[in-house]
Amino acid sequence: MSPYDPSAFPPFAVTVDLVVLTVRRHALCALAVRRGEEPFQGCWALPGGFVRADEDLTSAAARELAEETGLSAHHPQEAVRDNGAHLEQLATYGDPDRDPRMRVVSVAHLALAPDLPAPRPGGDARSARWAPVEELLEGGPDRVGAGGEPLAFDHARILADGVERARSKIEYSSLATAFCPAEFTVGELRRVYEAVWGVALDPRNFHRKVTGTPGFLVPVGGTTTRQGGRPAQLFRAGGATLLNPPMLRPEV
Amino acid sequence: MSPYDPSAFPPFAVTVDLVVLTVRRHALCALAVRRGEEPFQGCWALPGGFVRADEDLTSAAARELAEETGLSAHHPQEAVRDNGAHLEQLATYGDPDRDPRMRVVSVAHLALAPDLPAPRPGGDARSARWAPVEELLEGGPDRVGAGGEPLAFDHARILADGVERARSKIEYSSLATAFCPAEFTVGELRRVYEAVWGVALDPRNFHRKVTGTPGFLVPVGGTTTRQGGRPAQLFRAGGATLLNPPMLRPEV
DNA sequence: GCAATAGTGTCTATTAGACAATATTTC
DNA sequence: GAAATATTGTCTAATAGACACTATTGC
Repeated sequence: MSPYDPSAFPPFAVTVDLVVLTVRRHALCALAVRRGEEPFQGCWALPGGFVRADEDLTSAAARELAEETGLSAHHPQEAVRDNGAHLEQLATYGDPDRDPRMRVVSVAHLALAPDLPAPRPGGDARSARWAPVEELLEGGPDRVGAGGEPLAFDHARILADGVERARSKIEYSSLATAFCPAEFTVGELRRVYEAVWGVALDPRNFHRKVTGTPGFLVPVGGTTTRQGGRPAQLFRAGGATLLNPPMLRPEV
Repeated sequence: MSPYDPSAFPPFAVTVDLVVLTVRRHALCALAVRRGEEPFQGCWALPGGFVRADEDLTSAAARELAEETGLSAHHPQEAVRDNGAHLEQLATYGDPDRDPRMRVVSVAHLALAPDLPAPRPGGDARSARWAPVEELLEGGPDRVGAGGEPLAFDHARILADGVERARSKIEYSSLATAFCPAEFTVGELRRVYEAVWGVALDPRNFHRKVTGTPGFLVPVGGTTTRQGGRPAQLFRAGGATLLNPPMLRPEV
């Protein structure tokens, strides 16, 4: 076979699957939908669907994200920061037997969103929920866990890859702000880091670090809000996308 | 359309394209092949080909790599370090019009290899060459440059993404050793960093840094070799894949 | 000898992390 | 006042980067 003969190629289906992460009640949570059909009927899975014939991959991912959450997505290049989520390509999964019905290649995407109202079911009436990632991943892809059944297909692995991407990327980028509302305090940002990494951080050193990193945070007028104690200044995300120096995840 | 109806999906072709990087004569080079057919007949392109019906994506990339270079690939997990190259998935490119003939989704992979003998043409007699990446990327994807024509399809963008991945990944991983033969000196490793980053590094600080990072380098017996001056110790890559602390790319 | 590369030591400015102390709110 | 959070300041050990110096080869 000539390597680019367009008339002789195996047929593939191409889908996008979404790892949508948010921080709720001090825990890193992912969006899961219940499958209405075989295979894996009744199991929880990542949201996703087929890429349409004239749609690019990012658009397909953004469309699925909007269908599941109502969020509009924006690419990292754009400085937009409305109620949109961060969206980036994660990785592609294409083992021949990952879907029992046919050859499906899935281009997984990672979305980071601020805490949202209750998820709304997709148009096809599947139910959806936010679940802590440890609950969805309990014991690895092949465990018989206490928290329910494993995710459908290879979605546990995809979710694990997405979580690891988020954990490492907030070290050297300003991506943690994607988990916050448009205006937020240093303490709220710190609680994001603590939830995503699962560690406790020193509030004083954290404050000095983030406010001292140029381009990370921009003070929003003179302002305060409450969370319990003394009012805190409000910030929004600055223009910097790469943090230098990076935030360091504490040793294990 | 039900989101997982296997009987109604648009047909896609899935390919793998390869960014194969090496360091030759103190320059970061990529493998390019000349296309024998339309479209882009006679243009240079990245090596690649269709994924077969029962082949997973990594296997397809490893097969293409072997066909083009004779290298066997190993996954990062495996500790193998024969004459194999490092191989990892890079990203997936699927714009509807990236191939004028049909809908093609390409799962690009990044391979890092030590300096090799002259590239051998693939079985279909295409010619192949190592070219400095600046030459292949001159002026961006849409330049009319001095060094020839742009790469076919969206391969300039794929190559640029692969180069950036390599440049950033050698900061915090031991991946730079994938550009070296099985046994190498600190000076050879430093010249790899200098070529990939395009900067000059202080040999004394570099030596202290790499030999002081646990798990990065393992001295191979008592040995030396020559490169010009005083003989140097030989090392092989240690088990560590993540470097802590990282190598820091000098400021711009 | 000279040129070249390898390797070690030293100094300084910066920084991460520990933690004291103060400020401003709610109860 | 007590409790909670925010914010600033101080101290110390570790580190990056600059650079002097010595070692060992080929010519």
